[in-house]
Amino acid sequence: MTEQIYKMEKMNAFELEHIFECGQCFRWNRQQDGSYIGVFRNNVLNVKIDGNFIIFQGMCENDIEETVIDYFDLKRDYENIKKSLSQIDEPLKISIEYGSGIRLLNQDLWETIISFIISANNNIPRIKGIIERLSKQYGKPIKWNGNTYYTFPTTEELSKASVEDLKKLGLGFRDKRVYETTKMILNNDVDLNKLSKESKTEVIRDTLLILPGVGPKVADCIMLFSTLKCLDVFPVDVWVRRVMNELYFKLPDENKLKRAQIEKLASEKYGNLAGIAQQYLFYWKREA
DNA sequence: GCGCAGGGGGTCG
DNA sequence: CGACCCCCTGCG
Repeated sequence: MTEQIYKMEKMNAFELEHIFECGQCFRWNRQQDGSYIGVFRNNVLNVKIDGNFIIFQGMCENDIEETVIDYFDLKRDYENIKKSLSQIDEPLKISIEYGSGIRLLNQDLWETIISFIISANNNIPRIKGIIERLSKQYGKPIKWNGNTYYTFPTTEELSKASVEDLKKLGLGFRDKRVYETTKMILNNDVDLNKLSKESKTEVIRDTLLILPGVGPKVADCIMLFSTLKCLDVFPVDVWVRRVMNELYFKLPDENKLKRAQIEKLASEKYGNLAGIAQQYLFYWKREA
C-alpha cells in the first residue's frame, strides 16, 4: 500500500464540517488546518478543501479516485435532491440551506452496525473513544505521516474479544450486545452479504432487528449511513422528535409524539428521500 | 483546580 | 416504563 493523492473540482454539496459533523460517522477528526483525517475500510485519508478543489491524500489500498467516489457517494446528484426537498415546505428549505454541504457516506455495513449499537444512550465523545480503543486493540495498524492509525476490526478480529475484554474498553452495558451480535454475524445467523442484496426496506429492517442492541432507531441509522443506503428510512431520535414536534405539531416538548406518528408523517411529506431530509433537520436543530 | 451531579444519537425485559 | 455502564460536561 502506498500513499496516493487525488484532486478534484469542488462540487456544490460537499462541506467537510457538514459531512463529518452531521452524526453519521465517528472516525473522522478535524485537524488544525480545518482538514479532516479518517480511517475507513483499509484506508487512512486526509480530506482538505483548497480554494475550488477538494484534495484527498493518504494511504489507500485500491485506486484512490474510485475509492472516494464510492465512499463519498460522489455520483449522487444532491443538487437535484435538494431542489426537490426544498419545495416541500419552508422549514425543510431553511434546514437545507443550513446544511447544504451534507452528503451521506457509504460506510462499511459491519462497522456501521457495531458503531451504532455502541451509540445507544451514549454521547459522541465517548462513542468515538470506544471505537478508537476497539480499533487499536483488534484492528490492523496503518502507518502514515509518522502516525499509526488502526482499521476497524473485521468480524473475525472482533470475535477474539470476550465480554470482559469489551467491558474493559469501556463499552458498559453494551458489551454483551456487541459480543452477541458479533457472534451471530460470524456464524451467519444474520448474513450480511445476503442482506446487502436485499432491496425491500422492511425486510432489511426486520433482519437487522434480530441483532441484540439493534432497535428501531439504530436499525434506521445502519440502513441510512452504510452501503445499504435506504434513503426512505427516517431515524427518530430525541433531536428529530424535538424538531418534528416543533415544526408540524406545535406541541410542548414534554408532550412526546409516538415514533410511528413521526415516521408516518415523514413518509407522507418526504417520501423516498425521508432519510436525507432527516439529516438536514437533525443537523440544523442540533447545531443551531 | 477539584469534586460531584446530571444526562447522553436507545434497547431490553 | 424503569434500569442500564461510564464518561463527559457544567457548575459550585
